[in-house]
Amino acid sequence: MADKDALSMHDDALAGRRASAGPHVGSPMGSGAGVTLTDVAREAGVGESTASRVLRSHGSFSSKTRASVLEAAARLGYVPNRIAGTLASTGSKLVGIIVPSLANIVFPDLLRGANSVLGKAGFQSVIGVTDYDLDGEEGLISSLLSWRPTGLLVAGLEHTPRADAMLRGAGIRIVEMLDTDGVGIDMVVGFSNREAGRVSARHLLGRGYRRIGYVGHDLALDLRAAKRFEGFRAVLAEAGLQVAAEAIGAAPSSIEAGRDGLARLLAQCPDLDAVYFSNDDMAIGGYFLCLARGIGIPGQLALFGHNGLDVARCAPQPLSTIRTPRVEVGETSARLVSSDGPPAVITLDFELIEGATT
Amino acid sequence: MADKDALSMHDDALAGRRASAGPHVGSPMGSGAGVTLTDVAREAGVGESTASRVLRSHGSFSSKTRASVLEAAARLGYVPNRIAGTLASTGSKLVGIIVPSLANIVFPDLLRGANSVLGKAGFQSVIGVTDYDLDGEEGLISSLLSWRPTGLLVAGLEHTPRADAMLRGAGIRIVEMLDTDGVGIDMVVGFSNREAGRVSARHLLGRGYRRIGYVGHDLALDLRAAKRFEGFRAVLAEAGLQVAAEAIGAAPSSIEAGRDGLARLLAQCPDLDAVYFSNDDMAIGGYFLCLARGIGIPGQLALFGHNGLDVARCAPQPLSTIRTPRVEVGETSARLVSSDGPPAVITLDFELIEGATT
DNA sequence: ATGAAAGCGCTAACAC
DNA sequence: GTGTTAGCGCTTTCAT
Repeated sequence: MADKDALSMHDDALAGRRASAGPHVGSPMGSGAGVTLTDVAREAGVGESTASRVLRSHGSFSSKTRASVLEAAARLGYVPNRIAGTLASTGSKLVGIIVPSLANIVFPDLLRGANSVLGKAGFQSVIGVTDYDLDGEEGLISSLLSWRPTGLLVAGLEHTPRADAMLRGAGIRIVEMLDTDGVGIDMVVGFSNREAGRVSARHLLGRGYRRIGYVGHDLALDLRAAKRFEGFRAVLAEAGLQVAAEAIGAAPSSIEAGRDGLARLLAQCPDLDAVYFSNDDMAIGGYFLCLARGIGIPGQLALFGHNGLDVARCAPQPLSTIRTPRVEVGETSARLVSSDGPPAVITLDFELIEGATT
Repeated sequence: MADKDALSMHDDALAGRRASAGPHVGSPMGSGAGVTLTDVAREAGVGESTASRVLRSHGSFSSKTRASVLEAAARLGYVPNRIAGTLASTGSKLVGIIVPSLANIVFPDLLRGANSVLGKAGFQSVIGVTDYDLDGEEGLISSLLSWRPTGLLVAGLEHTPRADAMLRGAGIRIVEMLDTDGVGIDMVVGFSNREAGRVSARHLLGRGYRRIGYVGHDLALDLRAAKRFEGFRAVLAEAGLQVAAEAIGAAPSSIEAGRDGLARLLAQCPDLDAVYFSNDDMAIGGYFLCLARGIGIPGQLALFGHNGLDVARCAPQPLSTIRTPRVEVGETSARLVSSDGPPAVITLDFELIEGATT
């Protein structure tokens, strides 16, 4: 890692850019920062608590005081200090959100749903990315908890024992997302990945496919993908079948991994009639391979994914897949942070999309 | 707001699920929460300040005290309260990140780069999503500032006057990302979108294309896409040309919008030889349309995008596009929050990818 | 090496 | 309707 911090002054070419920018004040006294409620109160000629009430529109005050406080605050460029506010009161208006990755659009979708609901309710999202590492998750949990969030949303049901203990002991609403195949801590919002795998298998069998392969990514890390595959195999087994061949990569899912995985799978077992992919990214990669090789879909080879991404829906042949309610899971989870009531499991439906690839 | 802590026991339906989960303790006394430094100090038989030093490995203390404090903290399940810590000291170890959207993978990429660097440096990311609304951005800025972050990363150079004033007055490091075409406030990390548009145009012209169309999305909101288009047209103009036809949608970019946009464009002007898209999502949509209609690429129609997404790189015919250093911008920006020194502009290179679609 | 004490900026009783 | 006061839990001089 080179010294990226060795930033020298901008060159002449930039001088112009900044002509209108005025002098940069680097000290923490720029303007608003440093102005406290006390300053505002003094400026407005009222007591601190009155100023506080006005600024939070809480309690009573004359419209006259209201005006002067607001005016003083504006004139001084007052920016409330929520750190102090939180310490003095309760509930930080901060919500922690932990996801395994940001590289797969599934999690930004989840975040988007959650953040949009949270924002409207006056919460700020503090995010943590585990990189599919449960120990990393443990660290993030403890770190996020130290900000005394109102609630914590975390993807998945599996945690280290210590993480589990911290979540249970936190005394705040915990929402585990995207998976209902297991035991939750407090609230659980998602769907059964195992069932999604089952549905996928039934669909393929229903269409008459029998020599079915699997292309997956690092199942040791992506537990939900593993559960889907498990459900998938279970249904095949019930039909007296098994997966004819599988190509499981060690990397996270990606289009490239799907393409390469299918290539390996076909090299190893050319006479498959269908392939189940660990998710849509992988499946799109497989689809691209077929396109490139002129493999007929679904005649020569059927493809089935999971998630229902836009790219899969818009392809020349829409991918057969399962649309998962990612945004909705985020939204629902966000709503739950300020709910009371006992622990519960909320199952959101996924939807089988019969595309053109099966 | 109801009492969130009033979590009563789970109902019967859940009893099974929770058999191994033990009783759920909902009060803020679950374990760690509620335990203060004072408790730890007392338990360890030392003063508060000593306990504080040990817990932060700062200052001096005997290894004996160290052991007992650590042990007490562990026994009590102590979770430090960073809210209090921040108030007492300075610098919140919080960094605000504001992006216009999470629906386009570009921004999760940016977040990913930033968050990964920030995490390693002990910072937490607090995110804000503007939905491409500058007024929304203004609100988010003020909201994020109230958490007294160490720095604020924000995508784009354009802000409302009030937002601009808040950023300037915040007294913290501000990093504006992904755009260098304009005047920055403090640090600017990105590249010139205008230049990217120019380079794109030169590439197309260099390949001999002359009847060039444009398919774009809501340029009024996506200012960087507008700047690219501006640079693109400028180069065409220098060559005595102009965009032969354009289809500009009112929605955010998406694969679907690109597909539909190209369809409209071709309906309106069938004899184009190349199309410039506002970004890769749009271009992939166009690519899919060509595939579906059997339009030969690049013979019949050439396609050019922007961003260098995975999906574009892995397509049967890799898309000709410009790879933008999104993750790197995030990483670099994150490094800057804890840097000192004068304002500067850091330009990260984008890269022309000569794919198979031109 | 360790403890006592004074806040950080705000909210929340509680008086007036 | 408004001001006074006592903390929230921690860090930080400053003594010792």
